[in-house]
Amino acid sequence: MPELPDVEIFKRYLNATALHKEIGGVEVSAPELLEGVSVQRLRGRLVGRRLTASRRHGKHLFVRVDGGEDGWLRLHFGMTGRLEYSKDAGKIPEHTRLRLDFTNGYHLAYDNPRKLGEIGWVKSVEGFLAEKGLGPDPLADDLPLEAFRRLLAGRRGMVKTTLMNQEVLAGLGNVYADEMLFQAGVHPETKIPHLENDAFEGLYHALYQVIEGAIEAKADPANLPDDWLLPHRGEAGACPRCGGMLKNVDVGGRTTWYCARHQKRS
DNA sequence: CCTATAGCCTGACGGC
DNA sequence: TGCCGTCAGGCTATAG
Repeated sequence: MPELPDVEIFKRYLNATALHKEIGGVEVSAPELLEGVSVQRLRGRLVGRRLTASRRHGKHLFVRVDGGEDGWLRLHFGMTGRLEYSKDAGKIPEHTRLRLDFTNGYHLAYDNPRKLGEIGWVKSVEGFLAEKGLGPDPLADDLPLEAFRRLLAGRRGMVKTTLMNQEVLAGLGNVYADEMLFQAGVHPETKIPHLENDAFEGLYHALYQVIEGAIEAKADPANLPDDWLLPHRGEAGACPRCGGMLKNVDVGGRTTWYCARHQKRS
């Protein structure tokens, strides 16, 4: 699930619930998700400390931990990760892989049934981004149209694959890449060099339309406008904009939905 | 640089 | 009901 808008919602949720509370205990029930940090070290960094701030870059959430050796807890949600803050022990999700127990009796659970995700510890967010070679984040970074154009310029691959490449642009996943292409009227298999000049502008506007709209809808598909593609994905029904038949095709190994009538290959 | 493929994990769903 | 294949909003390693 979690792409940029989803992780942004997780971030706001965490900010509204779990900040500035003392951590009394840490439970790691899936140590295989730890990346570059041991259970002991993670516990040592967290217990007795507080979460004080958060940052998001692409699909990564960084949570600031102050006191002792300062650093950031890094969470990546894979396909099925999410956060849950609760007091009632019965509300702790079944597949919680990391749990912070606050001294106020509440718990912050990192739930992730499929275990495709990562829990890490970084001293510097910038250092991590550089090490991973992540591209700019359309919200966290300043990304004017010309900069967006430069990101794609010189690439030869398919537009959808390129937009999902986290080293080009951080944050888009399968669903919102489809949505963006749908709204821009661009066929997902269009090669970057074949894009018309004004297509870059259309993609740029669609990018912000989609991520801002999705965040406004709390990244909940049920809240999205009916004229978006997302509520119709998988139905193989009619395009809500032009009435064309929705089709699906495999692009870069991912199921891709698009409208065959108004997203013409060029 | 680009593409295709397989693999990592687990749960939900549909067909038989 | 049970079994089995397929699929899933992510990412990496590998080979060509």
